Amino acid sequence: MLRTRFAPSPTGHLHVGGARTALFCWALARHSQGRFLLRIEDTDRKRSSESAGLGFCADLEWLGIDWDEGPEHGGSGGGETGPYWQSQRLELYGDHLSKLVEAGLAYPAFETPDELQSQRAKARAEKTAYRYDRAALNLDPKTVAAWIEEGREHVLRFKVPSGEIRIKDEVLGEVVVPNGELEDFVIRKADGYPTYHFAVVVDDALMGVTHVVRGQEHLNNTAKHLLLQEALGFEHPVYAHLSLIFNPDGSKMSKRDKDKALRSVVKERGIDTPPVDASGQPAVDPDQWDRWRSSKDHQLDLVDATSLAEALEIELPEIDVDDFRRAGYLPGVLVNYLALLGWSPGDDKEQFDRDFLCSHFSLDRVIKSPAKFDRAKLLAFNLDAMQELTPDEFHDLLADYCRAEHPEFLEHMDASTFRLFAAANQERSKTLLDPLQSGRFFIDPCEQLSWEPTKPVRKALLNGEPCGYDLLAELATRLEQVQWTSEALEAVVTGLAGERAGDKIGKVAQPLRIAVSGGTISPPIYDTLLILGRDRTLRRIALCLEARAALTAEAAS
RNA sequence: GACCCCAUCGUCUAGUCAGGUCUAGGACACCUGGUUUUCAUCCAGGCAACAGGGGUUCGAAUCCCCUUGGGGUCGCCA
Repeated sequence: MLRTRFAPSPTGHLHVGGARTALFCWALARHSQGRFLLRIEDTDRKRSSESAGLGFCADLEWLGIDWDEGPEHGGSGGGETGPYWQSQRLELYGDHLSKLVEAGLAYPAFETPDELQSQRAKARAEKTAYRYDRAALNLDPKTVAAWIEEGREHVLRFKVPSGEIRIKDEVLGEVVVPNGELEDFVIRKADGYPTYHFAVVVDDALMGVTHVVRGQEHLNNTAKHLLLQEALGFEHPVYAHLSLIFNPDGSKMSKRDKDKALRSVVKERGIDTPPVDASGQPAVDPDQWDRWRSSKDHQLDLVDATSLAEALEIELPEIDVDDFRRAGYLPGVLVNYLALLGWSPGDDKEQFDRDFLCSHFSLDRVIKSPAKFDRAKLLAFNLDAMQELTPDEFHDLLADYCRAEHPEFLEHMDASTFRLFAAANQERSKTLLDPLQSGRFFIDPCEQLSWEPTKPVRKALLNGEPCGYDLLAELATRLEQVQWTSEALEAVVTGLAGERAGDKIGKVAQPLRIAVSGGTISPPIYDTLLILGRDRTLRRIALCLEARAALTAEAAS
C-alpha cells in the first residue's frame, strides 16, 4: 500500500510552501487509496515547540487535510508506527546508530562547532569548497576510547562511501550527485539527538513510507538519505521533489519577508507616521504603528500589513496558512490555488474541490519549474467561491469567522440583524473580512460618526439644487412615519427622487448613504437602513445635518 | 566559489515525455466599452509569450549542445 507523509519541523507557522507539500502528499495518498501520515520533526530542541506542532495540526485541519496516522488531533491521527513526535523516538534512533557504529559505518568526531566554523571560514576565504577532513577517523582508537571515557562532547559522523549517487525522482527524472560532493555528515548531535538526515531515514523506513514528496531544497539531501538507507539495509522509497514557491519579486519565500519588505520601504522613504490609504484613513492604527516602529521583533498582523502595503503601493511577499484564515479566505480556495502551483489537471479546468484533486492527482503532472505566489488570482478564486455559496452557507461561515476574529459584530447585532448583514454583503465580498472592514459603521456608536469632506462626499451633499443636505432633511421627515420595510423605504426614496431630483435615485440614495455610514461605501441602501433600524438611521441623519455648517465651511476654505 | 535544479503572455499554466492538428489555448492581472443608487460585482472586447544562439529533421515551443538568466544546497536547522 502506498504511504506518504508530511514531516514538518514545528517552528513558527505552517507556511504556504509547506502546505502545498502536505497537500500533494495527501492527494497522492488519497488518489491511491493509500495512507497519509503526519510526523513532527522536533529534533531541534532549541527551536521546536509543542505548541507550534499543535498549530501545524490545526492549520492542516483547517485546510481539510486529514491524516491517517500521526499526532491525535480532531478526527485525525493515531496509528501503529508511532510515536509521531521524533523527540519521543530517541531509543529507536539509538538502536540504529549503534548498528552503524558497530559495523564501522559511523564514527565519533570531537571537533567543536567553533573549530568547524573557523575551518569553514578558512575554506571560504581560499574560495574552495569545505568538506570535513575526516581528522577524527584517523585518531588512535585508544585516544578515542579515552576521550569518550572522560565524557568529551562529540558527534557521530557517517562514513560516506565513494562513488556517484543516482537519485531517481518522479518529478525531475534522474539526478546524479558526483563522487566527492558529500562529506562525512553528522548523524547524531552532541546532545544525543539524531540529525534530520538520520531521523528522517529511520522513521520513513520504520513507518513504511513508500513515497517521499518534499520541497526541492531537499534534493541534495536525498543523496545522503540514499546512502544511509543502504547502510541500514532499508529499501529506498520513491522520491518526488517539488519546485519551490517564490515571492512575486522572485526571491524565496521566508517567514519574515512581509515585515522585512515593509520595514525597508518605510526606512527607505523616511516615513515616520502611518501613511493614509485611498479613503484618507491611516493605513495602520497609530498605536500599532508605534509598537511596530519601536521594536523589530514586533511584526504587524496581516490586516495592518496588507493595508500598509496598499498605502505604500508595494506588494507583500509570502504568507502563512493562518494569515489567510485570518484574512477571511476560504480553506477550499487556498487548497485549490495551492494545488495549481505546480500541478494542473491537464485541461482548462482551474477551479475544483478537494475530491476532484484527489481523484485526478498524479505525480507525472507535477511541473518542474518554480512558481510565484499570485495573491490577485487567489483573491479572484475566493470571490468566485463566495458567490457560489448558498446564503445560509455564507451566513454560517461569516458567523464562524466573526466568532473567531471579530466577535464585536455578533455582540452588536441580534441574530436576525446579523442575517440581514450577511445577506446584504455576500455578493460584494471577496473575503469574509471584507464586509467587516467596510461595515464597521454598522456597529460604531452613532456619535462616533464623522463626515470627512472628501470630494465624493462634498459632491453628494453640497452640489445640485436641491443639494444632498436639503434632500436629507426632507428624507428625515418622511422616514419617521414610514414602515421599516425594504418596500416602504424604497417607496420613500424613489418618491422623493421623483419629486425633487428628476427621478435620479442616486441623488437621494447617496446623501442618505453618507449620512448613515459616514462614507460613500455601503451595501445597497435599503439593506443598509434595514440593518441599522429606524432609530439609528434617523439619529445619524440628524447628526449629519447638525454637521452641515461645519462641513460647508470646511469645504469652502 | 563548488555541486545541483529550472526556463511558454506581467503571473499561474495547457501544449514538451510519443516533433506536424500551435497563425501557441485557458485563467488571473491590465486596458477599452457597457450594466449598476455607492463600493464590489456582472457582461462584451482587447493587449500580451515559446530567453538567445547553434544543431538534428521535409518539419522544432516540443529532441541535442552552448550561452544567458533565475533558483537551491554547501549547519551539531529541518
